[in-house]
Amino acid sequence: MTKPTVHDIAKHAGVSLATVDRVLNARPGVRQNTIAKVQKAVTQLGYVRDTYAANLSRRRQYRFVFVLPEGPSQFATTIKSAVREAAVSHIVDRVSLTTLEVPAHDPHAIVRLLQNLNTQKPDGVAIMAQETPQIRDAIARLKQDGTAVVALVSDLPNTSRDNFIGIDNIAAGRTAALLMGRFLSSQGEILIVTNSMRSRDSLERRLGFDNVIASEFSGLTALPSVESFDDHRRTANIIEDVVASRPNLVGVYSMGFGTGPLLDILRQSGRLRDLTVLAHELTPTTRQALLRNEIAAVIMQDVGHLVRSSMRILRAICDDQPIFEAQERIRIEVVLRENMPDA
Amino acid sequence: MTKPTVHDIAKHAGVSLATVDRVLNARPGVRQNTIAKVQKAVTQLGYVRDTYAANLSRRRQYRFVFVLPEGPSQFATTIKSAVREAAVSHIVDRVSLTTLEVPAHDPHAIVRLLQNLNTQKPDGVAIMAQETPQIRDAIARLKQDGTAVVALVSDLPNTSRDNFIGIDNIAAGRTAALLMGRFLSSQGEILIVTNSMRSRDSLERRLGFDNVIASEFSGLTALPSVESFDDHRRTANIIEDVVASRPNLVGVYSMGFGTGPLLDILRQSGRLRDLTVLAHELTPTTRQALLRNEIAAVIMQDVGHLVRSSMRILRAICDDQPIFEAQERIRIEVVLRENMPDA
DNA sequence: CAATTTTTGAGGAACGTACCTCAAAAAACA
DNA sequence: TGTTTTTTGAGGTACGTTCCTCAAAAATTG
Repeated sequence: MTKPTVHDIAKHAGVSLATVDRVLNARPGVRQNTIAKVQKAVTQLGYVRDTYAANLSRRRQYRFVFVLPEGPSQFATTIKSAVREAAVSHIVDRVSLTTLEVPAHDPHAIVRLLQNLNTQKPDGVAIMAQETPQIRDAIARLKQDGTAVVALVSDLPNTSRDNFIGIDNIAAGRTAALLMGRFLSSQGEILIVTNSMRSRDSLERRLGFDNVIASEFSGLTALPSVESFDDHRRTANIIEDVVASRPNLVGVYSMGFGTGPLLDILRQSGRLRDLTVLAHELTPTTRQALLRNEIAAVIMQDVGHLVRSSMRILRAICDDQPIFEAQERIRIEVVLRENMPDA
Repeated sequence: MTKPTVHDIAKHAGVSLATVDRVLNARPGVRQNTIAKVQKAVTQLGYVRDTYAANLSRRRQYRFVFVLPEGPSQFATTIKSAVREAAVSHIVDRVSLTTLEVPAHDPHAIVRLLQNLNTQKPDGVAIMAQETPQIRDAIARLKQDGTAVVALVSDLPNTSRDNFIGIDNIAAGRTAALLMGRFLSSQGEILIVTNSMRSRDSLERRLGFDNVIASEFSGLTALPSVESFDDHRRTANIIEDVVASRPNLVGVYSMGFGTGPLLDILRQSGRLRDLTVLAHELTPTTRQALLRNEIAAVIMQDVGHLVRSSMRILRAICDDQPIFEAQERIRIEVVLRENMPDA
């Protein structure tokens, strides 16, 4: 009734421990026939390798690197601190974590950095970046060197990344639209703001949002996206214009970073109280705004979960073990003032 | 730079391995002085015990028992299957799980069962039950025998349970009210249905709900709770009465189990489409209803997380190790048609 | 001071796995 | 057939910890 060990399968298969070991670790010099015998014993006894004992024996250390956008974005900061937290508390066993920050909009810098990474051969890399041809190449090279690669937050679907860890942004946009539509019984226009529509996340969110608004809330009109490009002054002007010229504005959807400045502008316009505002990601700013009823809801992904998931998935890829999907699925969370997780 | 081991602290403290071991495992026969020396070395080197190696050495096996209400409740069924799933996939290491089902409303049966448990001395028990004096006693006895005890889903605050794993139900009620208020711009009455107000969860949810409705949505009136007591016929009559006699009914809040029958009744009354319905827990029924736009939103807790958390927390208690709160906090999740996790 | 008790050290075996070496057995070749 | 090559077995050491024994050293007692 106790869990079978390598000794048990050796006995059961009628071979020596050394042979079992050779088969289990795919070492050469074993006849097909014997391999089959061992594998049969493994399945018959339901043997599962004790990875902790194995890692103990081979002194395994997983070296993982998180590549994150540098700069003052509150969301990225949250991720960085989650990585730090994961690094000190040893929730995930035998991993050493490094964080590297790269200029968000300089694909060459990212590539250079990934090249450097290549030389130190980490076991796994989690990358949060926009997809460009250069990045595709760099990831391909990492993979060739046997490094596990996962895309974080933003998927890199046309690369050889092993996995994507984040939410379905089309569904997130649809969720925002559904909330917006249900909160606003009246007719009117919706302002949509993001940092840049060149980012895949914003595109997908917009897609999902429009889809639901168009098909279910005919009274509402989603205005063209306003892109801030991190330029507050310029953005302020545009938004002030929109607010002034559109008396029928009833909602605002902030799809990307920069909800703080946006709220400032709206506050100054004096219209904030009459608008239903939805934003992404729970940050100190959006948290405050929720508490003040300035934002109706925030759509978020649990950043701690994101990071822990990355680590577990990277490790699973390294050991090529199965991923426990149910545990790793990142949820699209809807946060209202009353179900806000504490900081 | 590599992680210190017992050997390192032995060397650093100038004592033998045996002494270090005695100190670390609180075995007797060591002078205060030497204990201090070892502890100093531990903190200086930042030693953390490798629990996997330790468990390997002492062949530790954690035997945990889940005590769950028997019967056809969809929510309890979901938990049971989550436990089963956790038991087969060895996400949490070295634990063997057993599930015991007890009649939900027979405190004596639960107590008898817990007594029996006592004799086999499991390492930890997770209990989902209502608090009664008998249960208080039974839990006290378990604790006395050194068993770790956590309350699942429903807290047992006046017992000696080590921990509660579930959501804050007052906050859940408040969240429901906030959603209801925002979805309903009109005035009207809200029907509130639950299985039994004797359950602490329902009481707390109602409390939170009323609180927010009263203070923020003066146009809305929450009607007295209708208790179904698992008696569909009787409940159908009451609800039909309410629906017929209250033309101003605009919303329904299903606080506990039995959303399926409730929806049937409302469907038959022909009023379902005009009502904003909120319910708890994502089950096949509520999932269907969300897809059909019959339910506006579901408030849920991630059952898989609940179970995995229980296991991790029970283990942490057994080893008296710290609990990583950020990972274990159960979220109050708001699920709309568009952000529904797949089954 | 010796006798007793307490504390400490040295060493080994074990947990389940990995990985190494060397020799023996079996299979394939000539 | 003998020779070469491939496959297998036996045994050991290690990982970091626990837990055991036995003897030696130190502290405490009379």
